[in-house]
Amino acid sequence: MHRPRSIRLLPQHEIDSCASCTARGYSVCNAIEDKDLGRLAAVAISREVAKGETFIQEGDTASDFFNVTSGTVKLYKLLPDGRQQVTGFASAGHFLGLAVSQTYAFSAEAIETTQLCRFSRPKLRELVHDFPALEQRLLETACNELVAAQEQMLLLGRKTARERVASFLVSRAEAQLPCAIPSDRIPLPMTRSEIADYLGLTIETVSRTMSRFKAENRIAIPSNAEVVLLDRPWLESMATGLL
Amino acid sequence: MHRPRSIRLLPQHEIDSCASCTARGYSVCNAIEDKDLGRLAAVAISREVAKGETFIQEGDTASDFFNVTSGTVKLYKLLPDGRQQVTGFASAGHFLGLAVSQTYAFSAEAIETTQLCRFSRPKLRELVHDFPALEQRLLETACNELVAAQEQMLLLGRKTARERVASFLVSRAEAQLPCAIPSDRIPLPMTRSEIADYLGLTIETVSRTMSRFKAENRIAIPSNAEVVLLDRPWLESMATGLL
DNA sequence: CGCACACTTGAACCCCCTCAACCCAAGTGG
DNA sequence: CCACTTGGGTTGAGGGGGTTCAAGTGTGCG
Repeated sequence: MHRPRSIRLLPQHEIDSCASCTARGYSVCNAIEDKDLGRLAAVAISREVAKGETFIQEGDTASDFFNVTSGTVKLYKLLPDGRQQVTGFASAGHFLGLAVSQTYAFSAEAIETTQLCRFSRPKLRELVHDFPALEQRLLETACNELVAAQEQMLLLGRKTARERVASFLVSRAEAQLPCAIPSDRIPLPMTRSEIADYLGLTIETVSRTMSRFKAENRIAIPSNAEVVLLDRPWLESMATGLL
Repeated sequence: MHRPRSIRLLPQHEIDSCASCTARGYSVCNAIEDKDLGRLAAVAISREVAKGETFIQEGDTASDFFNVTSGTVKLYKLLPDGRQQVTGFASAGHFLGLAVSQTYAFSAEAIETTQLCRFSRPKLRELVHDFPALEQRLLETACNELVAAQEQMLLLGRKTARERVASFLVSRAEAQLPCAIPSDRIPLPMTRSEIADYLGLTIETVSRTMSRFKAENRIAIPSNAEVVLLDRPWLESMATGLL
């Protein structure tokens, strides 16, 4: 006996996943108008990845692009002996996989339960072809990432440990703008080790530096996963190397 | 008395600057077909900048984009106290100024006599609008720069001084592919100080490390502006952290 | 020639890393 | 309920890679 087609249960992404996506407002997808969202939803495949799962492996053939819709992802590169450099953290709205090359140039791992939207390269290429505004948004995204990368190079090449940690805290505070009321209480979903690998330091130095900021009453640490900025102006001065 | 119009001397860029441009082959301009080169030449303004001249200043309003047609420029960021991080060196074919923001996020200085092509932002926007292939090339360029930036973050955050210098030498050797026969004799138009600011080291460390490579017979240094790679495989292993 | 500038080399120091112990909260299972 | 484990974080002591400071060596150019 057949179930009538009209009430067949479709996977959620085939119904309205893009129209109801909470990340659409600040992701590249906002380049596509409401009336065309069906086209987008048709090629986007939603997927949940668990904390700790690596869903992009440096060197693998780059078959897909991803858009983070919730959760947080760390992007990183490895040296053969295991040294790790985190190149960035991506949260809701971030687009991953920008690359011309046939293989991924970095790895990506969810650091908490994360929702992703997956696009196959050929499908996205079609989409870009049909919606030039999308290509423009991708270019914008790439430019912004480039600017952030240059800022991070300055940090890694020329800043002291204290300046690095201060820069990190301030940038985290700025990063959580789009969603809520800008607050000085900022969540840190990543571990100290991941912060260290992002800042080119060791766990111990990150820990010591944060402890010292706390002793100096610049920050409070209500839990390991949260920091409160008590003296934002001072932290900003420290971050820019003025102290 | 009027000079007849037919033999009026036009600035060179109004005649055939783009068609005769030696850098066109490997720059974003190759996205534009020969028949449309007139459009390109009409908005491109050629300009020579002297060694030491800064033609892009971080923080200034971003009015123009540039294409390097010959020579070399260094791209860098500064901290208020003068600490400098060189984010890259751009030679013939490189496109500069990719950014969405209203202001430049970095400075650019010619490190030798350099020829540039200047495009005003509105003019380039027109061009991009009329030639979608150009936007695609710009996106490609941005992606490639992003990959390079991530590689540099790995270097700055996690590599030792020896690994950094070896990485630099190897990447310099790879960078000079498009023009000539790939050689192990590579030119270094930049000073030790600029290399140091690129690698997140001091002049002294760069100098010592190169001297040691020389003493170990991995390289030769015929002049301050040239290096010969004597043991490329070893340098590549060192660069990737295998030694 | 002699000055300027870039580079090299040496010696002492220091910031951050390494190594190691310890703390603490959240399981887990008897 | 408590002993034990496990994973992340903190703190301390000591060491080392790279910096700082300083002097010396080319080398091009007026």
